Amino acid sequence: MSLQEELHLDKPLASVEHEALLNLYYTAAKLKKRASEFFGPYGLTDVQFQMIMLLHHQGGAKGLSQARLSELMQVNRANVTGLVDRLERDGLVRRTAAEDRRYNIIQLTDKAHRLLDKIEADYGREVKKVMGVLAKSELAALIRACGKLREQL
Amino acid sequence: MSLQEELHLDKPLASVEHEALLNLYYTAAKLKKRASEFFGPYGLTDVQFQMIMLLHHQGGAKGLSQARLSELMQVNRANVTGLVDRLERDGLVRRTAAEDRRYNIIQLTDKAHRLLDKIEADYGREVKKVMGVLAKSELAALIRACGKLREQL
DNA sequence: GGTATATAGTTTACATATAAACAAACTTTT
DNA sequence: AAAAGTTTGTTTATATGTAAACTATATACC
Repeated sequence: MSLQEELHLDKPLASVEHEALLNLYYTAAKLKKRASEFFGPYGLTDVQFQMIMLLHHQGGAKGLSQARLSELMQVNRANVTGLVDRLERDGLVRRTAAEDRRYNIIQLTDKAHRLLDKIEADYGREVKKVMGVLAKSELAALIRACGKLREQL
Repeated sequence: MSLQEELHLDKPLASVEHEALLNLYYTAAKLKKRASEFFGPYGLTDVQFQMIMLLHHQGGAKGLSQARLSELMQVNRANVTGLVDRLERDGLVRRTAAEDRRYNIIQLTDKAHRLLDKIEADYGREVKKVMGVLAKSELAALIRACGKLREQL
């Protein structure tokens, strides 16, 4: 369904370009809400899960610095401080000082590993269920288009 | 460029479906940041501009209720309260009581109309510049794909 | 060695987002 | 008409996001 129908807009959108932009926005927002519903029962937010995933798959046993997390999540350093604060409060990550004492090393706790084991397979199925309405060729086209857009931003 | 390269990920992503999902997220986030930079010099946030646009094009002279704005922006009613508060503080919208006294009628002020006149053409050009890296067929495919995704969420 | 510069993380102030509980006003049911 | 239910907007608590100013530490350069 078009956004115009979905939102019951009086007027059509100004251009195909604008329509595509708004489609990206609204769809990403709706996916994010679905993710919130999915992670809620596990006591996590979607962003917290993202950080845990990154620490597991990109950090391994060594962990990641907050600066690297900031880069991986494409968010402000200040934001990472708060995100790590809350995960630490909930006993899911540990902050330790690195040799270079400007850095914090962030590592997952056993509790986080156990939680991830419980969620990850289910998450993979959920992603395939949601994104599976698109054919492989459509998924590839979507990835290509998003890549092109990001490249010139 | 692929997300894996862009973020210098150690490992490839778990599935094409996951890759497509993350592409949507990261691209929408990056577009939002570009929008912030664009609107900053006008003293607006991207969300404030979106609300003003909706009030102008969908509300006309009559204005819109907060409930309708909530539906149009696909955000919580509580969030609309704050958004309208800040626009009202900045003299860009007016709250008036409707006949049905549960409703607030939100209308643009002259100041908002003047501001919109200054921004809108420039905004249209910016959107075409950014989204213009995609061919019309790619834009259409993107819109179709996003529509399909939203339909089953 | 000492100064300048860069980098990492934190703090503050603010905007945007949600859920849940609430009050006020309307509608439906009986 | 009274009770029950629905809708609208607000408040509160909390999470996530930014920019700017700050501290601490490390590196580069003279």
